[in-house]
Formats: sequence, C-alpha cells, structure tokens
Amino acid sequence: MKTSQLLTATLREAPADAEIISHRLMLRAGMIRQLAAGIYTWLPLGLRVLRKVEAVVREEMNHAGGQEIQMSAIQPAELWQESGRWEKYGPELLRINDRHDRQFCFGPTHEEIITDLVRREIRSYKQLPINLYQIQTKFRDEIRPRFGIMRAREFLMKDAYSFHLSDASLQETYQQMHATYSTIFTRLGLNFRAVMADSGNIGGSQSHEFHVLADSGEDQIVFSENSDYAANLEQAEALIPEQSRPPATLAKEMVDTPNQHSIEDLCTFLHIKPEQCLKTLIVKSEDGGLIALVLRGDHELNSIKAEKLAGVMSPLTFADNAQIKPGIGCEVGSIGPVALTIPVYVDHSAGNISDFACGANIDGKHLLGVNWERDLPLPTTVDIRNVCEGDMAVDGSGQLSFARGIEVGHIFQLGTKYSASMKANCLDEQGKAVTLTMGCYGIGVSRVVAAAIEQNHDDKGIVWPLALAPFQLALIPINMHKSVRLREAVMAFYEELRAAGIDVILDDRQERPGVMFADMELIGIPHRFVFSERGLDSGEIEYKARTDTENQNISLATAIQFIQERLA
RNA sequence: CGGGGUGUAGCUCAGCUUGGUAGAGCGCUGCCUUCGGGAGGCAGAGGCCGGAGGUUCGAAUCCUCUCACCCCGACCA
Repeated sequence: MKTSQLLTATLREAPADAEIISHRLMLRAGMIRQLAAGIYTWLPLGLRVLRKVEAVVREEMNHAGGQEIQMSAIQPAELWQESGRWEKYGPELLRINDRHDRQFCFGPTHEEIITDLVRREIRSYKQLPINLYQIQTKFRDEIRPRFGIMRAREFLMKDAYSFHLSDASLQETYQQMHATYSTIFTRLGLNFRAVMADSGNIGGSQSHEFHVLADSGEDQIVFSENSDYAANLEQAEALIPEQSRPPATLAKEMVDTPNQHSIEDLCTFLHIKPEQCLKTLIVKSEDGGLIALVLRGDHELNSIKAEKLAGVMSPLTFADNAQIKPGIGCEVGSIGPVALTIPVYVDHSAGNISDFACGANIDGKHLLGVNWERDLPLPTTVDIRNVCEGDMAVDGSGQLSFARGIEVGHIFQLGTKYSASMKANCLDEQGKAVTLTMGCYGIGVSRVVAAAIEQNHDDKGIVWPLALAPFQLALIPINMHKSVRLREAVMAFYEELRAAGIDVILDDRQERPGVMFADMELIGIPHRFVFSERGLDSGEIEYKARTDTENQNISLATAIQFIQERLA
C-alpha cells in the first residue's frame, strides 16, 4: 500500500473531548471517527487492525473446534420474552418496531438466538458437544459510553456458545476455551491475566474474565504473587482472620464527637486508627426495612457481596437520613452496632477486633472501648468487604497484589439458565430428553484494539505489537520526488518487498522527512526502512524498529532477508 | 438517571462580561524558496457562531426553551 492511496487522516492535535490515550491516538492516527455518542466509523487504517484481531480470534476458535456462524443483529422480541430478559435487561436493550409494529431489538448478546437455533437443530446426543461462534456487531445502549471504542454502544464482539449433555462435558470445553483465550491474547502480544469473576447479568455459575493489564483499566484486579490465583476485586474472597480476637482491655465509654461524620474525621478527632473503628452502613432490605452492614473503618464495602446476603435489596441501595433517623434515632455518621434493633451483618474482620470505636446511635456521640460479646452480641460474621493489597490470598499462597485491567474477554458456565427457560433439550443414549447445558465465551474484538494501545504506546504514538499492526513495515524515501534515480530504486524495492509477502506501506507523499517519520511513528508501524540517495550510493538502507532508539545501516542486498527474519 | 461542563472554520481555541461588518494557530488549495525529525514567504478556499423562539434599530454576545457532545458515579466485551 502507498500512502497516496490510503485515506491518511493523521491529526497533530487530538479533539478536545478525547480523554484516554487510546482514544486520542486512534483519532490522531486516523483509525476511527465518531458518529454519535459511543458510535464510530472505522477508517481504513483502524479497520486493518480490527481485521487482524478478528483473524487471530477466528483462527484459534476454529483450531479449538469452534464453528463459525452468523446470527442476525436484529432479534425478535418473542425470544427475549421467552427467556424473561425482555423485561429484565432494561433500557440497555435497544428496542425497535418494524412497519407492522412488531417488536425487535438490536442484539446486545445472542443467547436467545443461539438457544433457539440449537433447540431446533440438535436432536441427539450424538451431535454434542457443539461450539458455535460468530464475530459480529453488538449494540448495548450504555448509560454512559466513554473512552472511544473502549466502551462504545456499538462494538464488535466474538461470541461463542457451547452446548453439552453433561456438566463434565461443559467443564471440558470451558477449560479448552480458557486455554484458547490465553493463546489468542498471547498471540496478539498482550500482557494479560485471567481472573475469576462475577457472572453478572449473563448468569450462570463459574466465570473468568481476561484482562489486559493497563493503568487506565476500569477494573481492579487482584492476584496472588505466588500462585495462579487472580480475581476481580468484586469477586475476590476475603479470608476469615486467623488469629483469634484479642481480649478486651478497655471499659466502654461514650464521648462527644460533634460534627465528626466520616471515619477519617473521627480518627483525627479522637486520635485513633481507622482499623480500631467500626463503620456501620445502612442499606434497604427487600421488604422496605433497614439492614446494617458493619465493616472495619479501614475497609470498603463490596456491594456485589453485600447484595447477595439474605434480605438485602438488590441492587444494593443505601438508606437515606429520612429513613434512618426515625428507624435508628440518629443520622448517618453516628451509627453503630450497639443495641441496634434492625438486622446486622458483620464482616469477618470487623468481628475480630476489640476495644473498638463506633457510633453511639445518638447524634454527635461515639462509643470507645466497645467489645463484642461483652457490650453486644456477635452474629455469625460474613464476607462483605473488598480485599486489600497485602491480604492473604484465599488459596493461602501469599499476599495479594492489585493491578488495573481492561476486560477483553469473559467466559461463563451458563448451565441450564437459557436452555431450561427456552426448552432446549435433546435425547440422550437412553432416549430420554435432557436439558442442554450451556457455556458462553466472549471477546471484545474492538475493545482489544483500544486495550492494545493503552498497553503499547509512547510519546510519539502507538507502538503496535506485530500481530496487530496495520502494516508490518514502513518504507520512507527521502526526497524521492527530486531524484528519478531514487524514485526508480524505491519503487523497485517496494515491489520486491511486496513480492516477498511483506505488508509494507510506502510513504510516497511529497512531504518532508520529518512529517513522514512523525506520521509513521504515530500510527505505530513496527519496522521502518529509510531509503535515500546517499544510501543508494553506498548500497545501504537504514533500519529502525519502532521500539529502537538508534538507526542501523544494513546492506540493501540483504534487506529483504533481514526484515523477513524480524517478521517471522 | 443524578452531579459537573462544552457547543464559533476540518482540528485546537479566542471573541460573549460592556450588543454594532466573524478572528488566530494548525490543517487544506496554488505559486516560489527550502529539503534527514511536524520548514518559510506570498496568494486563496473554507462559518446559518448547535437549533428554535424572544428582547432590540441591530444578537455569536442578553433572555427562554430545546438538541447534541464530553467528564464524574451505578453497568459491561
């Protein structure tokens, strides 16, 4: 490809509304343009990268025995009503009516469609297990799209669905998909981590997320330094403290704490440490009442864990002062577990401290020297907090570390969630109808592009891993337009490179060298040849990898072999 | 949906307070010079100042309503 034939659209300045680096660089490099909030046009350069991701994903899915299909983006409401998700999915589901006023939606995911297909086509256990996938545009009407294509409303996703007669068979395919995902992200040149995850909206039991590690990642992931253990923060289990609770040494007393509401304020005011305090959060219960959640002052509530507790309203909803004041007798900021009349859940760590401080349930007053089982009963403790850096991993292998991640893949064991409600079954060896067991496996193909940039860039622009680069090699001639001799040599060399199967972009624009260097670095081409008249005289060409700091001269005669070795 | 913000040239932004012929830099077109790290000069093209109402002799500027987009939170590949 020659730049003169490519819609190059590099920008020196990024549009002001682009915040994160991948979004800015994708705009500046001319990969994408925004059409509406969370909706983008892919320009030739961007599409090339997207296709590279697709190709790797497709190859590995096929290799793992997946069969590619293509389902419709537009889906009839009936199937969603059948699974119960027409109501449940909420406003994120983009609903549309056709001219006959029949209801449809633009598919955010395809469990209903695939289950419908499979229940029609699969009759016998002999056809199982089966793994069907597609690479297709999805639409989710996100409350807040952001970060360019990272969280777009319309995006490209690879979604695979497997069907099984038994749970053992599902386990097998699940493990295989886990391995396949690792291969895919490794081939794409990404630094990633598979973590245990909450299964969220899609439902099901076991689930792993694949995260590309990047500081700008939206997810907090947690991993053990000494084992494979890794989990999403919302899922990471906190261990029950090993040491038993220290004995009580202080007498309970009440102190005035006027206008001290936050744990931080309180600790400064009373000269105590947050880990010696309890914080008591009041949430709504399923029946409209109140429930108290008690945590150590230095710990954070994990809302995913909390809303799974019996009686707690889901989604987790904090009570406001209007409800708390009449129910408890004081406002937020002075609440404590002593003599509370509402149900109380106590976190494991909160139940393991002695001589603690907490709210007195009287405005402007706190209690000091409070002890479980002396001043108040200790209920069975539960895990409702986020783990902290340095906590012991749940597998006992060592301390936990934190990292930021971008979720690019997610695999689920769905079980019979959809197959049961949609009556997808087939006959087993005994001729008995069995409800199919399902797994599903997603990769955010377009998101991978943004994630790769987040992880691979410098102050000059994108630094593509070879597998993702829109071109493998940039060929930059110096002042070609002033020298017929050079022009002919460059063109001949360019044709030779192409004949050798190298994906090369020749910058044949009549630009000054600085402009060409800057553009090729911005769009992140991994390898670069600079061809000049002076090199022509000496029979040499200049080579520089995108990640190199220095040029090196190599013989023109062996240049093709040289680059082929680097592309292998 | 709650909170905050922005809409003026392709991009980045001034102008608005105090109403009076729409601006700069970059980019784009042409010519000349320059030519190994985003060159210089000259000449150009390009705007319903997001939209609709209103106030006024006169509105980018003041008022009202609307639409779009961005940022922070809950959601997710």
